[in-house]
Amino acid sequence: MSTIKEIAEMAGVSRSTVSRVLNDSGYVSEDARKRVEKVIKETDYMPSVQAKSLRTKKTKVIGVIVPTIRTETSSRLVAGMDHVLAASGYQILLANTNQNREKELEFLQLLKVRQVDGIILAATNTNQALVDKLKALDVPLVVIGQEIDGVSNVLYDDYHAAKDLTQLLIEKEHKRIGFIGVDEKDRAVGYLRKQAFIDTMNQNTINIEKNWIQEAVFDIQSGYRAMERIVHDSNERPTAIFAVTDRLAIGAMQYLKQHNYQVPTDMAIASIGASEVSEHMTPPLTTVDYQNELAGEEAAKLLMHELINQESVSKKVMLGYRLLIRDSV
Amino acid sequence: MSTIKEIAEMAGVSRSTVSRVLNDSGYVSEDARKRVEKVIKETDYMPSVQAKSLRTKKTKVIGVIVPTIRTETSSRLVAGMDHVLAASGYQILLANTNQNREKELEFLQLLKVRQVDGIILAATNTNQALVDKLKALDVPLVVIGQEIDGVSNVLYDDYHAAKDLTQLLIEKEHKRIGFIGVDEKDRAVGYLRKQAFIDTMNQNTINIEKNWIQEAVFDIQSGYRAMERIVHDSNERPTAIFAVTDRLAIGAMQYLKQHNYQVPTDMAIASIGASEVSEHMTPPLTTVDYQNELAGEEAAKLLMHELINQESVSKKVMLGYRLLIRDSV
DNA sequence: AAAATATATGGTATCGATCCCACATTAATC
DNA sequence: GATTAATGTGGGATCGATACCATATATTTT
Repeated sequence: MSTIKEIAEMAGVSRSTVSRVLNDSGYVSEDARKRVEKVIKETDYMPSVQAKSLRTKKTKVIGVIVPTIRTETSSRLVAGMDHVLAASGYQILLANTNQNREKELEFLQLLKVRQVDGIILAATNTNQALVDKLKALDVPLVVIGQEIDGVSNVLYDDYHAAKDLTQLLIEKEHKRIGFIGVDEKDRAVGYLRKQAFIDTMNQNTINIEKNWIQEAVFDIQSGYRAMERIVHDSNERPTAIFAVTDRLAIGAMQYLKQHNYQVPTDMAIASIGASEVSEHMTPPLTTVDYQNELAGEEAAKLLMHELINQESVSKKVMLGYRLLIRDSV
Repeated sequence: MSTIKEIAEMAGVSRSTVSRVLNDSGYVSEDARKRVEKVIKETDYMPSVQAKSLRTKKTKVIGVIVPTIRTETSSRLVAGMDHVLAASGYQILLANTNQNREKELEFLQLLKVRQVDGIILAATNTNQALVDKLKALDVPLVVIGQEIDGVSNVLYDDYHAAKDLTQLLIEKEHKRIGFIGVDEKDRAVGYLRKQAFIDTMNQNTINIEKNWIQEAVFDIQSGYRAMERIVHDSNERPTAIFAVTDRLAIGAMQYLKQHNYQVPTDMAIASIGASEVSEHMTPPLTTVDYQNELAGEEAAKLLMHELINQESVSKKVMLGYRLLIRDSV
């Protein structure tokens, strides 16, 4: 791999001139430019990004922190970001926390040390340690999925989406509705969605049966077991289930089928996520499309905007959502 | 952010000594080491990775090129790699080609320029331009999913997996079997799986009906339409379908359900992929588990091995597979 | 006690770019 | 035609680390 010095010598100019050609900056005569470009083409020269970064403090790399890379939600998010970032010549340096909150902090530090030009964090919690770290970081930053004051956010409208979905079940004449949620430390998915469910039930003066409210973790098996508990833990059964993610709903449906409950006649089911297969289940699953890919794009756009304009006012983007009413309700 | 020079001054030693402490190299007195470590802790000093990389030519970054980040296959692969790489302090720089073959070449170049310590390529083809580029690259490299001479490979046993699956359908007394494949330019998924199907059919002297062999692309919709063509394009119907990926099978199943064919009584269906939902379909899908996560891990291990031992002999790892026989056949 | 070796430390060059300033030449303005 | 401004080019310093060599002292070996 050749260096700028060699290119300069071959083209009979100084390194400065080559640098000017490379960056299209300052004055360069047409003649010199052509000679330099010719040599660059002939030698397949590509400037060292390390040297460049050391000098300019820019890396053209964006750090992306996700709680997992296995799920559709995450991969769509990343795909959306990549779509926007690649267009501006940025690449993604991936950091996977495996749902480990400690690691969120570690990676924030690591990415900063790696001099990424910006960070996008798909957050799973809003605890104080995280908030403090984010504010101290001094790197352009966008957080997806959790509202944190003082930093830019791309937010899903968890509360209203969950409310609409609950309302839908109620409008379908359901009076006995179960709920499969997750840890409330996850404010968006755990707390807000549950709160919306509770509020909507209360506003419609519908009783909430405690045994029908179950907490699970983020996988299909866990949804299966939550459904099992709902069926076993009380004498009566609900006629509808609200699961906070598609995977939980899929697990729940699987349990129901195996135990000869008909969906939706014996039990209706609805969830949030709009996973690709939700449409291809039997029956197709009623769900909310959060358009994760769009969320990733929005986050990336926000970040690009901050990078270009150097501004550090934090912005909030509240994303829309679409109710996909299908045969499971 | 402070520099090594400042740390040296604060600790009353030279930059060289600080560097020795940081890298645990050469001779450092206990006394000096302690003073330096104290200052490092107090100032939260972290050495600039750019400067270090510029000097050492090492980045602790591995470039990963994938054809998409949306699918389960890819995200599992990446998850597996991350698992192994993170353990050795490497991070993943992601490059998504969006199924664009040109971009594979571009990204290989870009990653090299970015001085990644190694590259893992989840390849979708084996054309000459790619092979040439790979050989010219001079960066430790592992290719997943396609066999390319002279470079290290982690391979799925596409041929035998497809053979076993075809054989399974035959053993279930099927004599009329359709096939939904993809472009044969993808040697592994397109060509080998099809060839195994054809060979197995021939070996069992079962006639192959041309209209029942359809080519699709990698999504659910495409599987749906391929199934539609199979049903429409001839007077007779097959009694079983082999789809080369789960998503194609899911699409096919959806078509069958909508048109009141019972799976597996009217039409059996089997595929390759072992996607998470395959287990939760109605009926559960018979498929082959390639253990993509393991593949990612193997590829990363192979790469780590090359990096440590500096050796450049190319190795081949042929992965096992598991037939998951479920109710769809 | 001298020679050889191990331990400890610092200084300078270097990696490969960009930035800034000095200087030369050409063009524009009065 | 003199002054100012625009254009073009090169050289040295710099980013922040490591590599290598020189030198000083402590410890072993003969």
